[in-house]
Amino acid sequence: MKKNTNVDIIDVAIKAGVSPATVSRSFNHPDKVLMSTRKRIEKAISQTGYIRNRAAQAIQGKRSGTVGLIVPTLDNAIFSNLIQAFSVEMRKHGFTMLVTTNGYDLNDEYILLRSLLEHRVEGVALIGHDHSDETYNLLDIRNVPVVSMWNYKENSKISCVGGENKEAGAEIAKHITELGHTRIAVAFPNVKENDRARDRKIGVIEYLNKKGIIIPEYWNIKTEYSVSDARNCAIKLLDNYNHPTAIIAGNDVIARGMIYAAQSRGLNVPNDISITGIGDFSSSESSFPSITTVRMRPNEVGKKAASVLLERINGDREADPTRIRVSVEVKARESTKLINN
Amino acid sequence: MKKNTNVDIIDVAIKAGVSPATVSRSFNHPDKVLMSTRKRIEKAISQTGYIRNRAAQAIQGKRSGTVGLIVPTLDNAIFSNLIQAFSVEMRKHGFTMLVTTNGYDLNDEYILLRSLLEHRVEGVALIGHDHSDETYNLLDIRNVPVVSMWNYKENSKISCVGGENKEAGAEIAKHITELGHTRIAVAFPNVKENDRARDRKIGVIEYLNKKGIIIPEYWNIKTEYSVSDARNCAIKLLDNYNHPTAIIAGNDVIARGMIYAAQSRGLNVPNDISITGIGDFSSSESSFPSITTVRMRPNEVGKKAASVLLERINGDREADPTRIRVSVEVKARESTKLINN
DNA sequence: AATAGTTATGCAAACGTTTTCATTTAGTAT
DNA sequence: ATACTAAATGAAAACGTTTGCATAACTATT
Repeated sequence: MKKNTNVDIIDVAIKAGVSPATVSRSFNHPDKVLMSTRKRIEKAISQTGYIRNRAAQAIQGKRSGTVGLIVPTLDNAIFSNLIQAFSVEMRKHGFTMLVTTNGYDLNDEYILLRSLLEHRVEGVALIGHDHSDETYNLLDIRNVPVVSMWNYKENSKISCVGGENKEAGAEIAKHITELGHTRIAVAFPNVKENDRARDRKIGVIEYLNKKGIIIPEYWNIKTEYSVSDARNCAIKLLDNYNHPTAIIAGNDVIARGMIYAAQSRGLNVPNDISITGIGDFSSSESSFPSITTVRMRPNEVGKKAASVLLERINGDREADPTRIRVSVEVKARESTKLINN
Repeated sequence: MKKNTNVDIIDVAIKAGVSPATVSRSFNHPDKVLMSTRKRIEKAISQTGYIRNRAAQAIQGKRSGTVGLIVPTLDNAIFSNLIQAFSVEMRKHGFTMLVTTNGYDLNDEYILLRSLLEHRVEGVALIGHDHSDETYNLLDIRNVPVVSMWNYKENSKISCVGGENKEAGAEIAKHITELGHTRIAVAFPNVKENDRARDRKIGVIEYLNKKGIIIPEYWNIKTEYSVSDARNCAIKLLDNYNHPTAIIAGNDVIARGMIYAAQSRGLNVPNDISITGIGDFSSSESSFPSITTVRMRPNEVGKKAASVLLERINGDREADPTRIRVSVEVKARESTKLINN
């Protein structure tokens, strides 16, 4: 077959017996084209196999039909619910997503943002509020519609949708102390360039301090966002004869790995040790034991972030940032219980 | 600040004291521009804040700097390793990825493909070989560089990189029977429009039949690709007094859910029941018990698929499909053991 | 010193749309 | 029938690049 791809709007116009302008209008302002004409055009389109050229549309400077998304990684469960929800919602409104990953590196993020702008995305979604000055500056100068997902911040420079991660940390710490635990370890990733983790950790630590609980340095675990690394870290912790009665993990993936570690050492979770996550990822409810965690409502965040971005794409870009706070809520499940003494 | 975004290649050219053609060349054929001129141009670029317009480049019909990816879902672990590896590799070569999800719906996939082509992606990556005739047809007519990931097929219409899923199924069935199991349940998702699952299941069933083992209908479980649904299905199965000694699950996510179900019913995996997955997702090795599964090497597949696609983008599109078979291999871990009698 | 190559750059014509403005056609009120 | 309005369409000028061809400035060759 191998027909050439060169059919353009003019060919369609000729075939339909109208001008190119009318074909264009039938895509972009169908209400301005007579129904009968539209039908003829559609027929011509399918006869010729025409596929419109968005690049030629984008060059007009108005619409490209794309939005950009920059996330730290696609490689684990952290963002998958969120991205899926965001993506579905954007697509409903005719946008295609340019997705890039920065590996938690903010310089890289700036490069990625530039490349998204080269493609003239109509808007950009980012994770959290830790971004380089260059990034913020570029967004500002070019007046890019933008939304930050996953962390609410009262005085954020840009629009955001998310839960308050500090509150999430405090809430889960509250839950654990209310269960009577005082010998508590915390397990977080590197919080540099990661405001979500940082805020959570601060929330936890501050709350515990307020209650007179100080985390000794050897119970302050640093781990990657991966089941395997979390498990290894927890093994080290548990093999110490003097282990805590509870571990507060920075997210559900870490909690999961630590539960596996406990189980592999013959400990019962929660009877021997309570372990909590943050985030409430989709499998946390169904695992065994199910994980006590903090709901961050990734689906809701993704969907609402899409709406916020769409508003800013379609409307008043000059408006003050829109900030939507999604409530966080401890989900007490099987992985925690009252301390036994 | 709010400077306007209107700086174009001509402004840069003027500032650098050269023609627009030279600026363009300094991007696309830097070797054709004198080093000193290039320096001046770079200076002009950073002074003006110019960001090149890929849409205007794409309109020339040559390069858009994008590739499209269509996956069933982003929502769980199945494809995350794969996509991450693919994405990193494409980016190394200067491509940005347009990502879309079809929710395992092949009609939807066709629509998505059209929209990717509207954006004039230079190549497309798909999952597996189940695609509608329309999809195959469109790829053919427009001569789109394309690669299919995740399932090797000897006579595939399009280039592919992946393991043989049927072999994977047979291998894991072999492993289970060699451990002495005969009372075996299988748990697979809907295999319609999903050749990976279908091939795996066929591999399992055929192997078992060859060994004289027939799966009764009530041990032929249909489940979604989710931990929670798998768990529910397994609970139903196990609550039946007459339960199997082994479950072969369609992938690691399903296996995971089923292990949780067993554990929640007080069964020990593998002492009371063996459970296997397929895929070897990143957390399967670290979970407790670690999952006996079949390595499908998602990172390798993603990376190689990117290479194949790049070749086809840069070179001879007319060549026969390139097919790369990635070896599959049973990873025996803690979730299976010899049957005890 | 004249000629043929090379290399760096400029000129100007595409690329495939969208949109403003003008024109035609149809419809309505007088 | 006439004038006026509204709706549908067309003509043509953008939009911001890339690239083939032409030119100019050097280098090397004889």
